Amino acid sequence: MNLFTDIRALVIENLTTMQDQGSLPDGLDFKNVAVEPPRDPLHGDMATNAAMVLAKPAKMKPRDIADKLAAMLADDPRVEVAEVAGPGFLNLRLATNIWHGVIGAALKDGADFGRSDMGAGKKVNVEFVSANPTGPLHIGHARGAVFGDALASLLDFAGHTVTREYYVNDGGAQVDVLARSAYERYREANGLQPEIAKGLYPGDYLLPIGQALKEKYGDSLIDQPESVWLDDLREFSTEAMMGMIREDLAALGVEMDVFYSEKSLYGTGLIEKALEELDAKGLIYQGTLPPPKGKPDAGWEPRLQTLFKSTEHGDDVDRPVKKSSGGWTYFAPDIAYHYDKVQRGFDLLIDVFGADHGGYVKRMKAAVSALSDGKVPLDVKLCQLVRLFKDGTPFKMSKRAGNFVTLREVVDLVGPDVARFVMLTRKNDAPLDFDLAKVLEQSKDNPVFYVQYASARIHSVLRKAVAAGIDVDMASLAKADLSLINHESELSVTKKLAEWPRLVEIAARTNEPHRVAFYLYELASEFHSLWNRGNDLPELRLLQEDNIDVTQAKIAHIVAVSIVISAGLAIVGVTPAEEMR
RNA sequence: GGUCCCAUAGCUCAACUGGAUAGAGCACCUGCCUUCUAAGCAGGGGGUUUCAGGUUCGAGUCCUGAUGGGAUCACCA
Repeated sequence: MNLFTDIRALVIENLTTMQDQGSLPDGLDFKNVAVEPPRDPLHGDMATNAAMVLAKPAKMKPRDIADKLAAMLADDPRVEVAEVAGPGFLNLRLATNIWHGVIGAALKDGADFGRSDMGAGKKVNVEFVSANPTGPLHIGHARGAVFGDALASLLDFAGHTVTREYYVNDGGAQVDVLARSAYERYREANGLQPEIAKGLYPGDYLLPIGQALKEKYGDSLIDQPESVWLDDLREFSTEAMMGMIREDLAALGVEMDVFYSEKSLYGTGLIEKALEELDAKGLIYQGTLPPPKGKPDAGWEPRLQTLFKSTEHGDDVDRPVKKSSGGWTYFAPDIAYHYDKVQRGFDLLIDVFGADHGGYVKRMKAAVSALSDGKVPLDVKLCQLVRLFKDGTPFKMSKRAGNFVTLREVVDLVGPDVARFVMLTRKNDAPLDFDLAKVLEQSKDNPVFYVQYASARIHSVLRKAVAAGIDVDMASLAKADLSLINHESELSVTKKLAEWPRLVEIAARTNEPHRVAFYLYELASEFHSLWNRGNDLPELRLLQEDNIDVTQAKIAHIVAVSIVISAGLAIVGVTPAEEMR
């Protein structure tokens, strides 16, 4: 149930009736009619802009439309008061039993409360992380991982069919470099001095690989030319790296549905096929690119290349798909990969990139647009970088990777729940400061704690209630007399609960899972506020030992809160706390 | 120089894809523990939403330009 869409439907219904009665002209577009919670609670529970939006096309005064509409809305039993305010807003105050219905719905639907069919089962592919298989994941990847995973969960909750996918860049030059780096560690394992030349990967995470290679090959590869061992070592170390990456992701609680190998695109004709597809649309040609504008042209020389006319689909310049040496550029298999996604029948593609790949967005969108004839949208979400701190000072060193902090280190330090929640305390396109000390702090400036504390308090009450012999099982709570929930402070919490289904849809429509984390903070705040009002007003305390009925109603109420917190945390990927330690 | 992202309270950030008097937290003041966890709550001060124009009933939000910060910039992935 989504109260806001229900009431919006009511508004539209009445507008249509007005048209039938001739008090509103026909042929109006109601698409911009919105029903929203007003910023200021004094304005009521909901507000609609219908009169203002329609005034101009209807050639009427907003006031006239609003007055009429208000009178009609007030006839509905759900609406207690409808009044015109400001320039033509229509403020609605809903009957109290509407809110009781929200509590009832939450209890009945449980974890599914707020689930939406907005997505109508559309197939969505969320590609995220997609880090090169040349080393462990770092903290920046962690953000992309959490963002992508939470977005996938969110879209699922909003009625989409979601595939979580990781594109493995195992086909380019960087995996050769990995193989060479591993070879040096292999030599080292055999008692030789490794020569980590410039350009090789220096991180000591390759030490175990060297050891494993020794166990596999003994000393048979020592002093052999690269041509002998390169293929084998590339295969071996890429697999080892992917194993490590999977473990890193698992530590964060991220599970991919598909690992899609770049290498698997070669030799299958898929790249050729994708480019033929573009060629058939007249988007492939031999040509030379103009020199970069304004940039000092140090070694610029014109080159004849195979180009994709990405400018036809919104890019700034056309992009090479083939090197002059004849091999594919990185872009070519990526085109094929996205072509494959389109072929697999996805209705929507989402790519989660680090902000340093921002320059890649336009050409990727151009490719998808061209390959799907504009039918499959690609939304690219960029995650800004993460800056690590400890007690306010920058935190840098890593034992294993040399110059970056690994995802694993952070997860080991703060735990997956904290790591995940913190990653969503900023919009994806805002930089994120991650303070390893502050995120573990148990105080209200730490949103992770604050939300968990609300959950823990609810469970604490449940334990006390059980100890007092009160039935708190769902069957008993379902029978509770919710009309006993009528204090302003209580209804304030309930109204926040009523926003949950709406928030899910907004967050899913904008592909912004951080909204869930912010909502949870607000809900927790409402709950803490109610809790503390019990200090002044004993009748607001949740356990009323002399009145079982009231107590059960109040417990039913906060269990509804707990249900929404759990549902929200499930999207974020965090386990709700039952007690704080 | 081109492109993309960003600019909101002293600080860190929200703001419902255009709504009413722009909201939280930190910090600063003032209150609240014989109480289901005070790890919290209530209240107060604090703003020309970087600047200049434009679009309209209405702009932090959309458009143009400027300024400042970040990312990126031909056969690297």
